[in-house]
Amino acid sequence: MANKQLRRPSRALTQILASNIRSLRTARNLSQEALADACRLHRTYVGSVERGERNVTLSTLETLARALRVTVPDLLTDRDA
Amino acid sequence: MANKQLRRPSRALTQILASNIRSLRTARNLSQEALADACRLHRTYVGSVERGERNVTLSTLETLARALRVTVPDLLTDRDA
DNA sequence: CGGGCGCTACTTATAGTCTGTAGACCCATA
DNA sequence: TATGGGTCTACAGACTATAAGTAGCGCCCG
Repeated sequence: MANKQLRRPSRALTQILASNIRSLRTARNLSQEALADACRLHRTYVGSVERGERNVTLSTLETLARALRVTVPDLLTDRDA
Repeated sequence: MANKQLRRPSRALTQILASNIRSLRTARNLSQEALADACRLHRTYVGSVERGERNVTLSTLETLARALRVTVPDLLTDRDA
């Protein structure tokens, strides 16, 4: 088992998260920086999450959900489907 | 404000995750080790997740959800409510 | 000019791996 | 009484891979 596989979430899932965050944020007229402050995260970090580049942890999901006033499952649910 | 707060998910959320995983796993007659193998995670690690001790990442949520044949939002949704 | 965002590079904190010990519980055979 | 073998789980460290978090540059656009 030399297989030290890199674990990444599927593109589908990160994209759902990314677009949900972005649409909820803009719907609340927040800049990335304002959202970052509300979460006590860094602006470049939320930017990268919105670009779907991150494998976030549960705690980050929770703080983002709280700042956007939705639940964690909401944040991960595709609204188109 | 030297407030370098430790980031942990809320107890409520980890408990929901923990009990969902445990009940789904036992409903499928899997041991922790069998579930871990199915996810390519370590047995001690899924044990600690089931005890609500972990701040899992999105990729881990996804592999667990896949192995248990539910969606990620399902895994994080309280079924009592 | 100034606000907002993409992106790179970087350090620090922690998610996740792995080995090992121990206890609870089940069945046997005696 | 046991005792031995099997399965399952909790827990303790120590290690490795990667998420969290920061600084700084460039671009766009009003």
